[in-house]
Amino acid sequence: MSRLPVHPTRDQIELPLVLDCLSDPTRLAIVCSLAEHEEAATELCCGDFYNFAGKSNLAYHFARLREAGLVKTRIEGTTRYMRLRRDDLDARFPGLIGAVLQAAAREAKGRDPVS
Amino acid sequence: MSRLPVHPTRDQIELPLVLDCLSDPTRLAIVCSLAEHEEAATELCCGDFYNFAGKSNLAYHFARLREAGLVKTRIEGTTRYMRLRRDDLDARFPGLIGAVLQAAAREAKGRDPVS
DNA sequence: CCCATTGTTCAAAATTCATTGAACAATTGG
DNA sequence: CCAATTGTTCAATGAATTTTGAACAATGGG
Repeated sequence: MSRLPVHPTRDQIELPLVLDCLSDPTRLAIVCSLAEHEEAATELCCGDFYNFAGKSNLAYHFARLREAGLVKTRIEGTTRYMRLRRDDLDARFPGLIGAVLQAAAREAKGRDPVS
Repeated sequence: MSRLPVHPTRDQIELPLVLDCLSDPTRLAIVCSLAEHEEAATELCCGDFYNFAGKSNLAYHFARLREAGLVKTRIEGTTRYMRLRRDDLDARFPGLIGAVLQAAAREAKGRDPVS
């Protein structure tokens, strides 16, 4: 693709941007998915989220996630693999991302009539 | 004043609203101040935040904080005392508000309306 | 009762955000 | 080289947020 994506360094990550990213349902869902697959060691690319939103809308959300420092993009060929920058986030804001993920899981559970 | 403010119950508090509230710098500063004065057992009213924003803008932000379940308003005479709903937040989203407050403290914004 | 204090409410303006489709760029495979 | 795949970028649109000032309401003191 055009230019390689720019990521903030660990100490350039700013709290309001992070929280703003997480306050959007689409982006929160993306982050949750990335967190789940982080353990499974499977990498996710943009195309894996086409059921979340349209293609160009996804690019917009991923750009915001990248610029906020939540997500790291690795380019391989024409696909871009995303991963949660959990270590950087934990170092900068200890416990924050974990608490958000846990809260999101709890809310999803409360809305799920099956579980 | 007109009508008494409406607050969501503990289990009506929703994560995206909470995060959206906290992602705004003005509201985050308000929440941080409330958290600090929570230990000091001093109550804060709207007027204590006049250096954060204009009067009617503050009313807007406080309304959002109330509706999101972050803040409880107690009316006494013509003044309204605000306090952080920390117990409810901790019960609903364990560790979340603490992590956010710690993260915000790290970003050192030192705007205390009282001290 | 009068009036200052404390905040809310309303409407308007300014700003920002999310979403869409079309065009574009880069890489891979045949 | 040609075509398909994968995403980005751009412009436009509509929606939601933030901000401001003026008017309003409720309380308490003199």
